Amino acid sequence: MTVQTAIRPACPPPAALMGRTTRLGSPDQNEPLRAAGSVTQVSEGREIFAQGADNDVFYKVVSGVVRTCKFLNDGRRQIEAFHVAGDVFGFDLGDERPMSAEAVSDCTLICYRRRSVEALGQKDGAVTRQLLQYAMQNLAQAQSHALLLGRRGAAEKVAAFLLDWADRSDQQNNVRLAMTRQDIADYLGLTIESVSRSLSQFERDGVIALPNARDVRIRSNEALEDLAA
Amino acid sequence: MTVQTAIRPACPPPAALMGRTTRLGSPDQNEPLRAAGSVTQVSEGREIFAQGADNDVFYKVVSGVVRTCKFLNDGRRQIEAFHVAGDVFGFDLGDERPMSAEAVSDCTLICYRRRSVEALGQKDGAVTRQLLQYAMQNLAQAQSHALLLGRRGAAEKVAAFLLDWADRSDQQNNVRLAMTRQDIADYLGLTIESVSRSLSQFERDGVIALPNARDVRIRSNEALEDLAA
DNA sequence: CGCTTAATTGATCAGGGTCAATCGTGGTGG
DNA sequence: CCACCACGATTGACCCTGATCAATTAAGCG
Repeated sequence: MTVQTAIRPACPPPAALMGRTTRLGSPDQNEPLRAAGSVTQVSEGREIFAQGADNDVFYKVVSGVVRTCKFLNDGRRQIEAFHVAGDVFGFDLGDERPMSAEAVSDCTLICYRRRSVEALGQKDGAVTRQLLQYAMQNLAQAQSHALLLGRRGAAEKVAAFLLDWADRSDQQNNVRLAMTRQDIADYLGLTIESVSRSLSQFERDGVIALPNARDVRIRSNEALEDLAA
Repeated sequence: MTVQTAIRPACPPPAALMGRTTRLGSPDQNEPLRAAGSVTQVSEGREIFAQGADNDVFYKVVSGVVRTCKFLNDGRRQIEAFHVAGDVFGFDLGDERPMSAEAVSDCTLICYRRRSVEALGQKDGAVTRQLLQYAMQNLAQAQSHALLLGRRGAAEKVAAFLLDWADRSDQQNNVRLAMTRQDIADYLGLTIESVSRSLSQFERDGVIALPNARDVRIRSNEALEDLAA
């Protein structure tokens, strides 16, 4: 693992950043994993772990964006997911990493040793329930991703991607894209050219504005939702 | 998985997913959920639950094959997964079903009330760990499905599909397909015609034999793996 | 033995990929 | 300070894979 494990201070508590639903899990204040992790900084573009590597830790994002991806023999890349603050990633079955993870932007992460957490889970049921919660969030995300990849045209994919990202953004219609066109393409199963063309088309149609390559202003949420079909 | 494998003691979960570890889960013999479920029969083609319906139970497959799928407004269908003996499905977050489930063949299922199982999990940590295990198996499956959908050509998809099913089959190179071409197409994000053409091509190339539409004999596993890239 | 539905095969079309040229922007060093 | 460079993004021209449309064959089943 090529991560520069940095400081381990008294921990800036990542309390504010715990995901969405908490049906099966427990509320933030007694986040069951709180004690077990160590904080790590990873700078943009750095690999967090590699496909095939030893699968002994997992992570939670405090800030920044992480991509998890798989590679085929010939180098083709499929990005499985982008992970933002509150998401857990790298939590997989098996002894080997089924995919790799890289920092899309500078990131602050909390790193958990799998064995420690499992041991903890033996004593405290809330830990396991929390893990289950995370696993199921990832599952739901993976499933809607599959829907996106399977049966949608290029424009639909890009529109859906923008809407998805707008949801996660503070300002619902001023989306800042942390990732490159190549990342978007590899997430959507397209080429950079197709992504670019779709975006340009949306702009020509007045659905969005592109002040620069990394920022998207959504002019008509409605139109975008129609495009996402 | 042959369609009516009524007999199949201890229902071993699919090798591809269970493969290595059982680190978080517990072995079958002390299956923690055993007591909590009720047995159900569903005949071929019947709906098990519908997208949008109330999400209060989940299922485990004893025998037969189940498909879970999502529909878009315009009727396009994406099959998320096929579930065979040992798989758990319908175990999702939220109050509404994010997808529907139907019996691909006559099925025997065990039905679990979600609330009961959660209550059980409060007392018995092994139950939650088992659920986590199932969620993560589904996650792994969804992720490799996304890889398949995103960055592979038609022939690659079909080849990978066959190999996947050969894995789950008793006789590794006499695969009986429980599902129609339409099902395969909707799983792979293709049309029936493309699926059919790929299969015919494989047969012409001597990679497989097609004694009838539902049976595939794999002549060269190696060649098929090459095709799956 | 027809009737119905699934599957195969063929001909054509179009969406998105590929290849290539250009633009834009941000960083670096003269 | 700005000229230059490097890299990402955009745009255009063309091509190819897989979708679409249509006809035929095969397989169940009453």
